[in-house]
Amino acid sequence: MARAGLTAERVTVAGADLADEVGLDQVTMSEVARRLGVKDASLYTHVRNVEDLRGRIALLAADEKTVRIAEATAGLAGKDALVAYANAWREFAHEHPGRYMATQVPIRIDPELAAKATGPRRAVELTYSMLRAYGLAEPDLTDAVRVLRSTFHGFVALEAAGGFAHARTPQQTWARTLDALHVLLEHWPEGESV
Amino acid sequence: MARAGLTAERVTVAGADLADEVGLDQVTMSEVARRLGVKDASLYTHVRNVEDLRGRIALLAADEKTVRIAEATAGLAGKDALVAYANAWREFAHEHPGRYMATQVPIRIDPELAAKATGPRRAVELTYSMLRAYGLAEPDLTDAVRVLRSTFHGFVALEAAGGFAHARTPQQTWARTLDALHVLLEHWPEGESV
DNA sequence: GCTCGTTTCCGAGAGGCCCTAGGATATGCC
DNA sequence: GGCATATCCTAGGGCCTCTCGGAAACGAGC
Repeated sequence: MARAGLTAERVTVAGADLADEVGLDQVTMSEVARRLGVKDASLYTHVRNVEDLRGRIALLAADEKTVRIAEATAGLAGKDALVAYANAWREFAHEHPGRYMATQVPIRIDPELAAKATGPRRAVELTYSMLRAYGLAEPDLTDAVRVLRSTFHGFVALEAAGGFAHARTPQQTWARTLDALHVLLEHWPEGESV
Repeated sequence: MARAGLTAERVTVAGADLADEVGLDQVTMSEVARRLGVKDASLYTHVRNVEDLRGRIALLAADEKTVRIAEATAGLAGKDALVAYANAWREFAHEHPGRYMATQVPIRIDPELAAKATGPRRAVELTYSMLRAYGLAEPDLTDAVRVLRSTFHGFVALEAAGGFAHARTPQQTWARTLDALHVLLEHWPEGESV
C-alpha cells in the first residue's frame, strides 16, 4: 500500500477546513482521518492529539488572518487604514468561522510551536503601525490597540452568535462603529483615569 | 431505592457549576451524573441531550448575568451607570467563565425554551435604559448599544484567551476603555456614514 | 391503606471517538 | 539490492452519548 504522504501541515489544513465547514468543536481525529483517506491512528505520527491539532489550527489561522490584514492595509493610513484593517478582520471571520474561532477560544498551545509562529506577534505590530497616524503615545497606544481588538472581536463574535436582532443590519452598525472608533481615536481622553 | 429528585433545573445548575470549574467543553452527561450521584441514563428524562443541556446552561447564565447587571446599575445614570454596568459584566465573566462562555458560544437553543427565557431580552433593554442619559436617538442608540456590548464582550474574551501581554495590566486598560467609551458616547458622530 | 396509572431511575448495550502498542511495509540512502 | 527509518495499519481499552425496557417510587382517588 502506498503511503498517504501526510505531514503535520496537511493534517492541520484538513482540520482547519473541517472547522470552517462544521464548526471547531466538530473537528475530530476520526473525521479528519476520513477526509484524508487514512485511519485515525495514522494521524498521531504527525500530531500529538486533538488538543495539539486545535492549537495548530489556531496558529495557522492567526497567520492567515495577519497576512490578510497586512495586504488590506498596505500603503494606507488614518481612517482608510482603520477601515481596511477592520473589514479584513471581519471578512476573515465570516469566510473562515472555524479558523477564526480557533484563534479566539482559550487553547493550550505547545509553547515550542507557538515560538515559531509569527502570526499573533505580527498582528499586534500591525495594529500599532496602523494607529501611528493618530499620534497616540504610550501607554495610551497600548490601550487603544486593545480597545480596537476588543471591539472588532466582540462585534464579529456577537454577530456569529446571532446577538444582533434583525431591525438594523449588522452592516449598518458596523459602518457606524468604525466611524465611532475613528472619532474615539481622535478624541482619546487625556490623563490617567481613576 | 429513593428517587434522586432531579429536575431539568437541578441538572442545568450542576452543569453550569461544572462548566465554571472545568470549562464548558468538559461538561459531559457522565460527569454531571456523577456529581448528582446518579447514572447518566437518568439525565435523559430531564434533558434531551448534551446540546440541549448546554443551551439550558446558556439561558441560565444569561438570566444570572442580567440580574447581576440590573442590580449593579439600579439607580445610577450617565458615567456611573456605564462603569457599574461594565464592571458587573466583566466580574460575571471572571467569576463564571463557563457560564459566560455558554452565553457567547454559538449554541442551537430549543426555540420553545428560548421563548420562556427573559434574560437575553432584558439584557438589551438594560443597555438601552443605561444609555438614556447620553441623549442618543435611533438608529444611533441601537448602534451604540451594539458597540458597547461588542467592546465589553471582546475585552473579556481576549482577556480570557490570554490576548493581553503582561506589560500593562488588563485592569489599567479596562479603566481607560471605560473612559474612552464615555467620551465616545458624548461625541457620537453625527450623520450617516458612507 | 390499597390499587392503579404515571413518572423516575437504572441495567444493559450499541456505536463513536481518543489514544497506545506493536507489527507490517514503503521509502531513501548506500 | 540491502538496510535503517519513518509511515501507516490492525487490534484493543477506555470514556462518552444515547436508547430501550424493566423495576421501583410516587400520587390520586377511593
